[in-house]
Amino acid sequence: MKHRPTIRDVARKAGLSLSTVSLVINNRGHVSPGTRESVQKVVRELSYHPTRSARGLASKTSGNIGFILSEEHFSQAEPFYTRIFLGTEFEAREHNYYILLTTVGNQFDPEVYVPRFLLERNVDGIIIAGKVNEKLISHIDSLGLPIVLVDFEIKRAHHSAVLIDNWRGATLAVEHLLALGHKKIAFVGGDIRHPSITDRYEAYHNTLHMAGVFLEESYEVTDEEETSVEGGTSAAERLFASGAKPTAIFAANDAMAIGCIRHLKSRGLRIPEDVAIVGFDDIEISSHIEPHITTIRVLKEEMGKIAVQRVVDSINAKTKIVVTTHVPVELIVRESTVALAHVED
Amino acid sequence: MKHRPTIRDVARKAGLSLSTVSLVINNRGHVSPGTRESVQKVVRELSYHPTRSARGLASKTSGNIGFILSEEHFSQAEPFYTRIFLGTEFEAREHNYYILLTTVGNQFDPEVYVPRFLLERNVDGIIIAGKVNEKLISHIDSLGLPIVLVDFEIKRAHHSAVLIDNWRGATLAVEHLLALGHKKIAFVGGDIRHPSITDRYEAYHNTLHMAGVFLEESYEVTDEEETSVEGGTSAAERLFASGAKPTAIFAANDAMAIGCIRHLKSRGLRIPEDVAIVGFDDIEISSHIEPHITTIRVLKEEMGKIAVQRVVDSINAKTKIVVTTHVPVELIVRESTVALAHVED
DNA sequence: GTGAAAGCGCTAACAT
DNA sequence: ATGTTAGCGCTTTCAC
Repeated sequence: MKHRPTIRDVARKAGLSLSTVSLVINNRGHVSPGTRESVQKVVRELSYHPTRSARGLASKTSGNIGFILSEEHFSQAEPFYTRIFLGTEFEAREHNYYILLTTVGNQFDPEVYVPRFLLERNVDGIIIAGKVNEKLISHIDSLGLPIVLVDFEIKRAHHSAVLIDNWRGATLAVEHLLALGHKKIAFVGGDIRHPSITDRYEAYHNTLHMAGVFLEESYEVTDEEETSVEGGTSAAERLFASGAKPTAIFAANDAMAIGCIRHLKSRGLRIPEDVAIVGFDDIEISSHIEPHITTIRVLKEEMGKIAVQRVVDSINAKTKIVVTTHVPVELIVRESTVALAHVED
Repeated sequence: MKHRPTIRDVARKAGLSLSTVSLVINNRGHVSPGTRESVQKVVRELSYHPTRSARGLASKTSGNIGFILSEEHFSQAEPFYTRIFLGTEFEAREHNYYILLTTVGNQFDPEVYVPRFLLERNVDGIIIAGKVNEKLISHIDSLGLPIVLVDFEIKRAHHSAVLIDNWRGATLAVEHLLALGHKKIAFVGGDIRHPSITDRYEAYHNTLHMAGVFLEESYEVTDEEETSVEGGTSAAERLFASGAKPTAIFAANDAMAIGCIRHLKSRGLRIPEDVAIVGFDDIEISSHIEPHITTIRVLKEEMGKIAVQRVVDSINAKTKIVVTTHVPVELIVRESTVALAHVED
């Protein structure tokens, strides 16, 4: 293991100064083509590569992007945010960044705990996926780091965000059910403070009203703790216990849809004949479960990619512009929905 | 955004030298308890935190662990290796490391492409998941970096490895089928050069022989290109085309098992009544698909965790010890296997 | 047990 | 367009 060449070695061998070599390597400044060439030649000959730490120390950049996820989302290894994360990994490489992942609890107190990469000045920008404590966001903001939110937004503060077109997705879902003749369409949701869930719920409501359908409150379950499979099971149970007789259910996400299916099956109800179900997210399992779930496809990897592009843009930009991107959604019709057999109004 | 305190500020305020402060921070050397205390007090008061780049430059460490995955595994976002990766992320945080992910193609030529974190001296150790080009491994080895292989091993070279107990897993699977009365147990696999697949195949073979069951070659499909769902479909097709009449199939992994199920269904065969199926890996979908698949559970997150522990041990160790860990497996009986109805020998 | 001094390898003004 | 000069903030001998 002999000594790795340093920029010094390159400069010496090329008969130039350190700064000129640095300029060439970083593709900056006005260097004459000839000089550039000869530096590149020496770089190749010595197979020189700059050391990240040294660059970092001198330039106060790390070459890393921090990815922050709530503990719950991570420990559940939830397929939704995992996909977004993998999307960022993919795109980061294109921009010569690495992603540093960390999780945070619901509480945030800078006195108690701050993500290590923030303390160590080890990231140049931050991507936050899903709902996190707003104090954390403003803390990062005060550090002067570019922030991009994914599947989350804050009304008051202005931050770049990559969002799902939840309104359109939910509208598509409900219109699909309406078109199949359903009227008694229940909504099943939870974690209603999450902007995505709120939007889905409101669009559901709005679409029904626009179609002249007005249902009792018992057709809406919005207060589940978690938008998980268990939450879905529990919500479906309460739905029927409340006396509602839906012919279709729009679930806030696929996990809850799966929970609903589980409960309905246990009740002896057939899907979609007795109750049709539409989910949201199009997580992988949805196309494997029985019946395959009709859902709204969300381009999760794509969201991660866009987030990286935004944060890289912000890092390179001098002025901080806020960009909000709504990623399109698509209705995927599978087996869990079918036309209403007989109108039973 | 005022100036962040440096180690200099701490030293000054504590009335000590830089080196003493450094020793305290790194919990090294013989520092008197009193001195230690007072440094820690000042550190707290200034809320000082060392900068990663500066440490890196001075100490030639990065605080990162590289995770290398083959492109195929990553782009398929294969749930198996993704889980292992998430396991490493989890454990890395415990040890104050970050994981840097990269993918590599099947070919490796150091002249053409070397993972960037290697060139930039941006990792202190490497975890390699799944099969990769051996030249890459020896290249990393020549860099003097600790290596831990996960779900892969090289007979010749000695490297620490975290392996699945494939032999035991496959034995459990086949014994389960034998116990249910099956004798015509087919094997469906691919990518047979992968040590894990080889082991599973050999254990299958061995278990049958030990039980006095000898089948024609047509009961074995080992030459599929990929151990994917598609590979499974294709393998099942060829299995039946070859004239084999299995009452049970042991698939090299769950993905292939799913492919088999798909093909058998399309043939009008019922599972498990007509053909029983056992998979391997216990990926998430396996418990959602119809029928829920009987499989061998592999602790994927656990494998990632152990890999991080090993690599961290290696980083801290002066002498390089090679440790091979076989992670235990477990038979998970679900719906895809059932006792053979009538013996049809 | 503590301090002084010398870098680690690079970038970034500022000159020229 | 290229060179000179300072560091960036930390660790690490080596004295004392």
